[in-house]
Amino acid sequence: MGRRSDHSRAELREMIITEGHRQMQEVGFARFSAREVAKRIGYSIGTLYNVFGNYDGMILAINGRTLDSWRGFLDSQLAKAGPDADRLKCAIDAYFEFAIAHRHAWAALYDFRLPEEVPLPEFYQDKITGIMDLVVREVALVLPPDRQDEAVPLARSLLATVHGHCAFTLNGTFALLGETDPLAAALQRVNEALAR
Amino acid sequence: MGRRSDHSRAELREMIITEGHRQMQEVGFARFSAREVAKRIGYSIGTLYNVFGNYDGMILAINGRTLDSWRGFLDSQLAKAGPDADRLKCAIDAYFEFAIAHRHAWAALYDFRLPEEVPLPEFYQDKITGIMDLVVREVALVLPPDRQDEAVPLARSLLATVHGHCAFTLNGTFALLGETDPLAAALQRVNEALAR
DNA sequence: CGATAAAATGATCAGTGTTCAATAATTAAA
DNA sequence: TTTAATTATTGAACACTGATCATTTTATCG
Repeated sequence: MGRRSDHSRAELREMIITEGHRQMQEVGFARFSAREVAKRIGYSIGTLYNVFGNYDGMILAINGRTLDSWRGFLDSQLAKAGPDADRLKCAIDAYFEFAIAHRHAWAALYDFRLPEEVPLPEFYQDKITGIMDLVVREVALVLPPDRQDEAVPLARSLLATVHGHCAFTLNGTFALLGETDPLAAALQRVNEALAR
Repeated sequence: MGRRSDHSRAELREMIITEGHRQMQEVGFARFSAREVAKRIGYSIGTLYNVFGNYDGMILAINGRTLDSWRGFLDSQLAKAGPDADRLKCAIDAYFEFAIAHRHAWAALYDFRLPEEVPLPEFYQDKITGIMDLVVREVALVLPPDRQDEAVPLARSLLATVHGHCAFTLNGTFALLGETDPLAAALQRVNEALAR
């Protein structure tokens, strides 16, 4: 067949990402199947490769969608909290809440890695640095004037700290070790770094 | 065939784990192949399944070997440091050093997950809690007498903190964000929590 | 209506984990 | 020693996977 009037190229791309993202969330990266996605949207496997070039490109697009969704949730929760709330606590809550609610899609962000010699595409880098910028902004808001220069390195480190707690929550390590309130632990570590 | 005089069951098990661990370190979890392991030790694929029951059992045995090796390295580095050194810094250094030197095997510890309803086998749980106990001991050594009750929850949280920094180092997130000394950042977070 | 370009296909290939009847080697019994 | 029972090992077969690309279909345009 050729161009199908029912779907433009952009629409098709969108369909694949949407269904792929759904699949990723349902079965996780290990059981994800491009063929299954193709079947569900009514296209052949070859078409997915025409659109994304290769498997990695498709996964990056799907994981990019997860990043967008995560970023959107963080933004909305911060907006809801307003300027006088404990915004960092709010951000950490949102971080955990999203990861738990979308555990498979969230885990896929880390389960999938490009070959070592292949750099992350710019569009994907931008999504990550975008989330980073958000954290930097919130950290700067909490830091006293004489420590503003710490904002960037501190934000990086606190992101890693929260990530570590979130990862141990989702992969069962904390459950095994008897930790029942990982969110509180993460928040404590963050506040210690800010108080110093 | 039947029992082969050249290898006892235990020796065969050992061969599979050793070669599997080597493979895991060389190509990583995503490209790991049980067939390839079988080929390299000169047994058929079926034999691996006879020994380990299923794929997951084999991976757990291999990852268990990684945990043993990691634990051994931590122990030896702490022993080398002696009682008067900054033992927690030493432990964190060793944590990073091992993960970097064995990035693929280390990553496989987290890339592989059992089905959600399947609990971790006891032998594997013990290896993890063993590492945890080590950290608790070191944390307790640094904590003042009036804070000894914090040792366990703090050790859990600091383990997660270091893990987060280590994960961001190995998956490229820190590089993308411009962090050039993740180890120092992790150490700083840990020291803040201990100083409070 | 052609002719041209674009889009979509799916058989094909090489690989994976998994199963299990068949077979071979060892050991135990007669 | 010969036979029976047990144990270890095999590898073809199955149902999948990502990947390729010659072929076919559709749309567009002169």
